[in-house]
Amino acid sequence: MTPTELRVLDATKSCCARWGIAKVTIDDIAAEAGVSRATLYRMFPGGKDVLFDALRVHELEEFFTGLSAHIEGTHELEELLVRTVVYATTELRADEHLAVMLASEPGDTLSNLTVQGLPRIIRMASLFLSGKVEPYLDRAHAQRLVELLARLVISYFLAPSEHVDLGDEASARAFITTHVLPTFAPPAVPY
Amino acid sequence: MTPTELRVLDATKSCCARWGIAKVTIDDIAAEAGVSRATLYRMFPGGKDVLFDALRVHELEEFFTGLSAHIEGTHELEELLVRTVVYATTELRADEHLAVMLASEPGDTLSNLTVQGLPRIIRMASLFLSGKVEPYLDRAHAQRLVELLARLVISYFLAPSEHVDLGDEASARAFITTHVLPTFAPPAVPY
DNA sequence: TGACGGTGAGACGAATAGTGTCTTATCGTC
DNA sequence: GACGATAAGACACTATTCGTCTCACCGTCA
Repeated sequence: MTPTELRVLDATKSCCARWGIAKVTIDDIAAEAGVSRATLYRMFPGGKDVLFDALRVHELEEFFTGLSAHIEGTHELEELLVRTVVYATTELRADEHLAVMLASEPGDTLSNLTVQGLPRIIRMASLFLSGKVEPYLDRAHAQRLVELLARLVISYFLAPSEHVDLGDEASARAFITTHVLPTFAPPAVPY
Repeated sequence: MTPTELRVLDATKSCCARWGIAKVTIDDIAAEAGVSRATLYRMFPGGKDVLFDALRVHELEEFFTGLSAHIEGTHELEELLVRTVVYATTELRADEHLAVMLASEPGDTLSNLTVQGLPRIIRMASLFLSGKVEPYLDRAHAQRLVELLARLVISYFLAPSEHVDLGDEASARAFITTHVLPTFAPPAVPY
């Protein structure tokens, strides 16, 4: 990821926030990034689609990198899961860009969080988190658990519940110990 | 001003706020207003330019109507001027639409407040306010005073001063009694 | 020095979107 | 039933955007 590529992705993000996906043009982004159109096409051959895809991947990577750092040094499965969902929920709620997009283009944005985008999100979550969970569960269960958490976090973010607030540590802990951990029958200690 | 015309102007305003003047299309506005393109062209023949012009005129009218109501029943020139500049400054600062436009398209927006638009603003101010000032000054002086106030309010709005805050009554009063009223040598009582 | 990769500027044709005008059909009102 | 106002959308025209291309420029490194 060269500095120029980063500038382009940043420009893409802020142009989207200002005008919405439907109204941005490649020229807008190139101008915002202070880069020529030729350079942009050279970096992201395929135009808007590829560019937006790259942006989504990049944001997911950033997100999970932050998450990884945040759960560093956790030595208990419950604690790991609680921190994960609280962090993820908090970050989602604090993401201004996401909020703007949800407000101005709910269709596309929701699609990227559900039908279209969820598989990718789960893949990325698996990639970043399965390793953290595997000290406590075998690989197959670890991946299922990570997938389940990803689905739950997104669902509760998109449609908050009266009963559960995954942004709140106590609530998240209660939810996880009641509805998540038991079904994965974790051994009492890491193996 | 029919209800449909009002809907169209409202739609124009909110589309502008969302996408900026450069990105809105006639179709966007028609869709937002729930009106067909044909209707829109019938009401505002000339397209975008005419439409935006009509919007500006309409907003100015609303503004000065509010201002007129706000200074109703004032029986002293100083009081009249103070209320006027404070109200005008407050409204300008509170105008979200204006703030968005200033942020996203400073060029066009500034032009509408200065080189392009100021003459119109002064004309409207004259139309609405000269009558209010004429009990205290002859017509020629009344118009000059209104023009001066309009210029000052806009200037201090666009580029706030450390020394004067026309949104603050005390500061506005001090400014007016010191720098405005004396040069118009008003008679002590209405004539 | 000269080759080289990365870049900006901008030309180009094709595709797409937006404009402004029209016609037609459908309303509700008188 | 005539009327005015409107929605829907066809139409030709224009402007914008796209994706690709070439060319000149600028550092870097051999």
